Amino acid sequence: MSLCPIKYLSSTFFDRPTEVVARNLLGKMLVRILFTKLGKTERLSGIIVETEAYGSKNDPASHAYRGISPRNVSMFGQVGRAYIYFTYGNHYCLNVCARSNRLEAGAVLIRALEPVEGIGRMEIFRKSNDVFSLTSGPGKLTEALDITRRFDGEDMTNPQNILHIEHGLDPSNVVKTARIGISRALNKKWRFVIGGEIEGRLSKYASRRTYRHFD
DNA sequence: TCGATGATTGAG
DNA sequence: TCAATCATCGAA
Repeated sequence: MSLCPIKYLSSTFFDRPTEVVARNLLGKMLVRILFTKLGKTERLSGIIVETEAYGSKNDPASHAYRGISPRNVSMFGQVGRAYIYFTYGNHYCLNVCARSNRLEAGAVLIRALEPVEGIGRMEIFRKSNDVFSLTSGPGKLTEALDITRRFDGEDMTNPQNILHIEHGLDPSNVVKTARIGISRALNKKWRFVIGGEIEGRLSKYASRRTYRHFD
């Protein structure tokens, strides 16, 4: 008889400074449970290879900078829960609420995954067979895993839930840079990416457009 | 109510 | 490099 390993992340994992959580989320597994027509379940999953931290009043680039609103309530709620928003009229972005108890809001944007389970299903959702473009961006991975705002507020620490995070392997090599796609607070190095096989490179599954952005 | 903006993406 | 596309938010 073997002991069942603890797969989920406890909420204390997310109860730390947002940038620390962002760094430590690398290597973890994002899991989406899909229910098929025949009543069966299917797992879509991937290793988190790229994240960004967003704060509140301390961070002009954050959605929470100007306080609470209907869109960003999840950034002010319980840590470990999903904050999902719609942007550019096309895409959903997935975050996990995370902050030390000194801040009033915070979240970690999940920017890219290395696909693991359910790749065939992701290819259908994405209408693409290129494994390197399936989940290599925040808007791509939500499309690949069929994640929309209907999961906003989901408790991602509960492994029973449709959307949750499980333990994985800790990366040996992590690159830290400024965040992508923002115009303010460019001084903060709050983007974290798993390094590639070649020294000085990023994971092949990191967001493409930003492949060369690092210091 | 109105206009500007955006934590993006795919095509050219 | 650029347009698509629309929810959100602050200003009027």
